Amino acid sequence: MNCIHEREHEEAARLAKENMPAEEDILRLAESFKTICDPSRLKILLALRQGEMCVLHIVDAVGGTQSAVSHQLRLLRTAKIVKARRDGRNIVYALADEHIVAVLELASAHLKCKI
Amino acid sequence: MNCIHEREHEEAARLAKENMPAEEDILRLAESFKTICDPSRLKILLALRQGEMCVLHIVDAVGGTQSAVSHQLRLLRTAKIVKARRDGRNIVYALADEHIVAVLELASAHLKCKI
DNA sequence: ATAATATATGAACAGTTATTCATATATTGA
DNA sequence: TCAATATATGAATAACTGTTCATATATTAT
Repeated sequence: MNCIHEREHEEAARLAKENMPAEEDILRLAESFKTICDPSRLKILLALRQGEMCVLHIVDAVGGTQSAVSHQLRLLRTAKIVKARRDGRNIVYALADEHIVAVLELASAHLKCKI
Repeated sequence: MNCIHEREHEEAARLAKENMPAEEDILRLAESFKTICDPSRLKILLALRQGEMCVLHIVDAVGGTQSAVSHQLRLLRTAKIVKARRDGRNIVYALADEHIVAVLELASAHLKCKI
C-alpha cells in the first residue's frame, strides 16, 4: 500500500474506520434494501402508493399468484416496510411510512427514470 | 374478491395498474437495490463517504480480502454506484453521485439509526 | 354446522450470490 | 528486462432466495 495519494487516502481510510456505523446497523440497513430489491416486492410497494389494499386487490394490481404475493407480503411486513390490519375477512395492507416512497423516488432519480 | 372496501380498493388497484412503471424501469430499480443490499458493499459505500480511495485503502477501511473487495467493487462499478479512475498503478474509487448517500440516509432514518 | 371466501404457510426445487483460492494483467522502478 | 506492487478475474463451492403446489387457518353467510 504505497499509492501516489498516500496522505489523502490514509486520512480517508482512518475517518472511514472511525465513523463506520456499528455492524448491527449495517446489517439492518442491508436487510432493508434486501427486502425491496426484488421486482415483485417493488411492484407491490409501487402499487400501494395509490392507497391501502387487501391481498386479492394487490394480486390484481401487480399480477402473479395469490400465494407468491402473500409470501412477499410476509417479508415486507416482517421488515416493517408495509403494515397490515385485519378488516372482516380481509387483511388490508398499506405502506408503513413515507420514507419508503421517498427512497424509491430518490433511487429512481439516480437512474433518471420516472416511477 | 368481494371485500368490505370493494370501492376504494378497486379504485386503488385500477390506479396502480394505470401508473405502474414499465417493467424495464422496475427491473433497473430492483438491480440498484440488489447492488447495495449486501453488507460488505454497504460498508464500502459508507467508507467512500469520507472521500475517494484506492483499493487497498478501501480494504484497510472495511476489512476482508483484496479479492473479495475487488469483486464487490466491480459490481458497484457496473451498477454505476461508484466510479473508478486509474491513477498511476492505482485505481481510485469514489461514489458516483450524491443520490447514493441520500438514499442511505433516508433508509437509516426509516430504521431510526444513525449512519 | 357447513360451505364459501380470503389469506397464510411448509416443503421442494431452480436459480442466484458472496467468498475463497489461484492466477492473470497492468504499471512502475531498478 | 526483471522484480515488485496493485488490481482484476475465473472457477468452485456453500448459502440464500423466489416461486409453485398443496394445504392450513380464519372469517362470514346460509
